[in-house]
Amino acid sequence: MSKGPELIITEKDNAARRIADILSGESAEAERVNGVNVYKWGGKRCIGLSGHVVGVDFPPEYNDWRDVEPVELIGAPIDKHPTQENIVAALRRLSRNARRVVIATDYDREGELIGKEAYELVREVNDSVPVDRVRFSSITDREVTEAFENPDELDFDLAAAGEARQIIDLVWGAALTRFLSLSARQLGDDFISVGRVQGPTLKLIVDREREIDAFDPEDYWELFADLQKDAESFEAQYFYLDEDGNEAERVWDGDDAEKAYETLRGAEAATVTSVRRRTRTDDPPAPFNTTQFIRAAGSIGYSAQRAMSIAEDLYTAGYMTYPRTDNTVYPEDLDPRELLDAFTANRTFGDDAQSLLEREEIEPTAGDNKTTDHPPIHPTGELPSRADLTEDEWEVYELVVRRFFATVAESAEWEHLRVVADAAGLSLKANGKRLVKEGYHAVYPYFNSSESFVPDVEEGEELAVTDTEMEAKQTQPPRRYGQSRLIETMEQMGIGTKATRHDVIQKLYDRNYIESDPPRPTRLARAVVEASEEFAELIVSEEMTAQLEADMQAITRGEATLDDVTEESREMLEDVFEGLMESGEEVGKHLQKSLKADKTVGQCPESDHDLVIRKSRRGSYFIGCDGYPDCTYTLPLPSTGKPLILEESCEEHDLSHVKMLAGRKTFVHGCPLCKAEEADEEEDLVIGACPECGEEHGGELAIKRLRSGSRLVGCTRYPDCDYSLPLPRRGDIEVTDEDCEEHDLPKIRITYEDSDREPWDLGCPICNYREYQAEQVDGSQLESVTGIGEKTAEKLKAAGVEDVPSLKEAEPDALADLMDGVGPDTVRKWQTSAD
DNA sequence: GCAAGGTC
Repeated sequence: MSKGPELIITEKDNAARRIADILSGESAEAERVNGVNVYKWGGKRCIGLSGHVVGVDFPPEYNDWRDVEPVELIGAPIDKHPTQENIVAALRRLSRNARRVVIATDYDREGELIGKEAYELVREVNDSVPVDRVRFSSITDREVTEAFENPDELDFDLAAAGEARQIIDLVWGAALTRFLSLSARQLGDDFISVGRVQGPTLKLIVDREREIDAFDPEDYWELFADLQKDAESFEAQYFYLDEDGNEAERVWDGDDAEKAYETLRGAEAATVTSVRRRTRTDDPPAPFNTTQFIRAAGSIGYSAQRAMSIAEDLYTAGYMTYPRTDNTVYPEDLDPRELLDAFTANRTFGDDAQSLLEREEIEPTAGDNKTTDHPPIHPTGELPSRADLTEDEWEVYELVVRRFFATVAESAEWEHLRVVADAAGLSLKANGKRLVKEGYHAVYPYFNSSESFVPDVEEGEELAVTDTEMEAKQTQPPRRYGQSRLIETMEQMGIGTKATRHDVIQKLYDRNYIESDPPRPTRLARAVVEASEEFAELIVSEEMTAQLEADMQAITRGEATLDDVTEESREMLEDVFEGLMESGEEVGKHLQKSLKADKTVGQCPESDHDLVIRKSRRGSYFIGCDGYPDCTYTLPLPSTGKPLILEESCEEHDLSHVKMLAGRKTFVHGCPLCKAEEADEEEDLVIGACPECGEEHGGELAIKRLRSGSRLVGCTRYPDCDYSLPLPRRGDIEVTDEDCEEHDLPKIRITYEDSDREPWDLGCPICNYREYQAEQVDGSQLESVTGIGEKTAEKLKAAGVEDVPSLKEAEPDALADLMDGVGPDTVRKWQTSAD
């Protein structure tokens, strides 16, 4: 019998550390095995995986898209191979002589599969060690201790359900993706993908766009009157009873509206015919799960992707709980008073926490999803100081704290007052609401709690009509899905998971299927959905997931096997391919046409081809003639952002306007030909002699605008003399009267006409460039490397790496070993990007 | 180089 350690395996490092702390009574110590954290105490070791450390894929001989027919993938074998080599190696090393192994991965289906993958890795090197499974839904003293006192066995059926999903997703996704990409000859980075989750999500967006396109607006009118009691005036709206006896405000006939308005205008007073008061309780919201968190963060301006990334950072830093959860019910272990106590001394939250603690009984709200995965998102008792966080991080942190506050706060109360009055036979109504008890709104200001005023009036009272108005309106098409609405809808449809839904949306952006925010589908997206609807309907239908869920349930219950389910699915895909292969050429043409339409700006003014958006080898965008190389006509595009073709076009040149998408710096470029002509008209402005060739050849320095839109100070003898100085990309350049004594050049000032940014006195362009270069020597600073921020730089310094040169010299594995949460690959990435 | 699912 081996005397080796007992090995505990968790799904992630963070969980490993916390479980080790609980089980060891905080005595566990961290050591590094193969660059992976291992927590050690007594005869025990605890290691965290990084989710799936093995992946499924086809064998390498199926890698070449052109050599293998997509249909062949349906029956191709599927391998499992390590994707996190260092973790797998560490796991093998530790399990070789383990006396017992305990799988402590997350308590959900995917966690069971990850546990089974770990189990198989253990078995490869140790065929006799006993392997147990523990399950707990939150990492608290009580739950963890209890789980380890009552170990269970791995549920192989549940894991097999997860494996079936892996296989089906791979086979359908890979075969169809390759088919569509090959048919449209899109083989580079711009392949055309479909999948069980991205398919229906994309169809959701495309369907909404179809509704918008098909929408036929209808005219209607609404009538309003200002009523006055004493000095208080309020607005009331005209309504009538429709055929069904329901109240209606919209008047659909113009003549009717005009007639009613005539009457209303003639009325001098209105008599109150009914007054109704009622109080409504407004209960505080449920705890955050991922979807609701993303939604709330969205309402304060964060994209789903950004919100999750900040949440991830706050979680890793220990300030809030795990951000990926379906659960909206706090675990019993959570003591709201204790958690509130942690906030009482805080400058921002102290008063609110104190006032909440004054409640006699604290009963947190609960949502509808009680799951075993993780607790709802809430702050931990460990508080950051405001200076520890960036502004965005703080804003998101505050949201999470305040949501927790709201869930333990009192209900609010509203008083609604509805008044109906009669003016010359026309009915008018006004709805007022007053917040009579602030309740949770006092600690959670993210919901709208604005009041609308209607004075206290009584039945029979006469009110003066002080003003009347008729508004002509039109019915509006349905609104596009925003990112958070999309994620909510995906959740309702049962597609994707809490951890992947935001990634799926990002993927649609990456594939050029959607653009802008709220996302709009491209022509390509429409074509992909159309082709799928015709030949592979299941891949754009939520039914595929519903069916898969049912099959997985069956496997979990032991009523079906993995083979049954995957075999049936493969047969269905075979059928799909029969239809698809017959029409491959047609599908390809349709996709290609859409791809081209997404890029076309208009007609080339010098040939009868189209002008399309192209990307240069260096990665910058420009507009070029599709007839290249016969026609070499080009137009420049700004170098910041990704071009988006707008619907509106230039009246003079009949070219589409272009918008440059660059996050917050997004701007409309307009007609590319107009822009190019403007740039050509600007004459180079001479500001002095060229220091390089001025004396000898009379070269002069001038402010020049390049066709790319960038500006510089350059020699007029270019290209014979290439002396140049850079100028900032943004802002208007102003040449001042003041001269630089040293270089005899005028000082330059940059002004920002379209923003409130303060002007920037750049000064003499030569002095400015010298200063700039002096700063650049500090490219030796670690922070100048992409991926290294302030905190990482500190960690690197602690590991003995002071600057970029020493980072480049470092041995990746050795350095990774010295740094928490940094792998050798990351170090290599830094090294290459430092070049 | 394909998917979706973990995690960073």
